[in-house]
Amino acid sequence: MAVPRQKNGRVIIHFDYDCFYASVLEAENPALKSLPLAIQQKQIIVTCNYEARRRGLRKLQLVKEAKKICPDVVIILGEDLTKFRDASKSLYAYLRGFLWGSKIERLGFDEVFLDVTDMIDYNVALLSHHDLQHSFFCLDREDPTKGFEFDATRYCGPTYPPSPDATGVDLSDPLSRRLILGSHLAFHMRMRLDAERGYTATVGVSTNKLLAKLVGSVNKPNNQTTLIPPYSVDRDDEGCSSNVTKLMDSHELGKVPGIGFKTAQKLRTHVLGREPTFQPYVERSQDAQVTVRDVRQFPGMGPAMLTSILVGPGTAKDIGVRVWELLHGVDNSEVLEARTIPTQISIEDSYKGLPHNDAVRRELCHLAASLIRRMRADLTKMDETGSGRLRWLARPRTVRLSTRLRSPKMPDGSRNYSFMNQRVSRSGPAPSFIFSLDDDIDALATRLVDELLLSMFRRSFPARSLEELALINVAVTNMTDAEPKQNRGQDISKMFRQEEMPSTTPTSAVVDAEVFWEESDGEDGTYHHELCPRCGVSVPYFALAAHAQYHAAPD
DNA sequence: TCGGAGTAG
DNA sequence: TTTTCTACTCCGA
Repeated sequence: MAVPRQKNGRVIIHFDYDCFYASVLEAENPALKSLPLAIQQKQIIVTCNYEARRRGLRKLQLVKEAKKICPDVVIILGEDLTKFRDASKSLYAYLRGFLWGSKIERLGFDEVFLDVTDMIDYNVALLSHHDLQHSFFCLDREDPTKGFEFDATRYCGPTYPPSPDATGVDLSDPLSRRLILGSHLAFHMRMRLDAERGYTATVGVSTNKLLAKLVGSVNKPNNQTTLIPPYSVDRDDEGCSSNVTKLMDSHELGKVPGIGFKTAQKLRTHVLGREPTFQPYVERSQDAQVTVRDVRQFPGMGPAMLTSILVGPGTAKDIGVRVWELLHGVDNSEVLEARTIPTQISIEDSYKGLPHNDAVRRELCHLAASLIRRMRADLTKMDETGSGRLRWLARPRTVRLSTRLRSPKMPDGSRNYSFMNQRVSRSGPAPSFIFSLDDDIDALATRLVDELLLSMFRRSFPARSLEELALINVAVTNMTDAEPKQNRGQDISKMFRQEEMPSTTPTSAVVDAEVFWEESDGEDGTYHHELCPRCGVSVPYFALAAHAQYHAAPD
């Protein structure tokens, strides 16, 4: 029953740009702002602006239906992701400009995590305790005039749980003070992002990535939420005081970042004692709503039981401990520094079958050309010598091709879900000619198809009717430094991951009932425990509330 | 190194 | 109504 202690030493801000694709198009063409706007990929509306949502449109809706619901919707094709990728990088650079360090991480195109701990620490030290209401947040250590005024006696923006007034804020609590500053910094950045770049965002403020992300979505769009203390369970408290527990417990299992569909289904099955009727994308499918609380409080639940439920071929070794941590809102993962070079680049397209081999070859050429274009865009830069020529920053060692079959039709005409995600891939060494910067892209693509991709396709799609082909993906992976010079971004992030290991390695086997409360402060992966007076079990401090409720619950 | 599985937006 | 176009991590062989 052991989980690493929740560390509350950091302040993490999570940014989630509101309906990102739509905002990119609106920034490009402001006339779209007042219209219902939807972005289409194939037959699907992948996202839409809030005007469209007001009129009943949803994400991931069929284009047909969307037009029926809102006939005057403006639909823009969004299959080419270039402008979204560029906008995402530009906003990332903008937000990075606020930071003193470089602990800022992108998640997909529209989310960013920031570790602002050093800015907060600096400004907490600057606080004048005689006049907290007229405080100054310094944004630049070099220039003390750069910053903004704020009221350090209250949170900026909504909190979770909502606080009716500011009188309840404990200003002597260090965590409260840091989060108050965090909330003001988040607000300042949101306002500047809107004013200077025209993007609104939904923002969360807490002490780790998981919590910041989860709490942010409490108030959206164009707003922010701070998860306020208490974070840990007071030992003398009968138990219901942790706002972390309260936040986690209120969520359906699958809503927890890190718990995906497969994991959630296995847990639902265990908790319900039967196959769940849970269907994704069917809101409130009444009986199969299993919450974090349901799992956490299930008799005997702990890392060991989670491991036994979740293990299978290919599952991570520490899955039980990891999920147990997630259920308690514990997440010690670092905000990673930006990678300068992606670990892989892939291009794919989906099909409803292809008519003949020539069509396959044509599609492969098209994909290969896009891939080489992306390689040139993302893996090269201008030579500093002023020759005006491009040079490779990194070269992939491997080329991979994946295919997916159409899922078989069920008798009722629907498709079998469990079949869906199956991809088959073949990979091999990347031929060096793809790095030629002088040759025409289409010529290189054709050569790549004829010398490599077609044979890979045949091996990954053996003796199959082309009617069943649903998808082709072509990727390059295994990036190596092209120059003897070092590749900083990648190396540093690798070092980070290794340094993190010790804090995540303790497993249920390593940490047992011997570890008690007086032994350690939990800085090095050991945990506070209490002996339960009722049953004598050693309970980690953060689980005291849950444990008390376990005893209180009727059998 | 390869191929698969799971998670993320 | 699991559909789009990706990108990352982890595992076993």
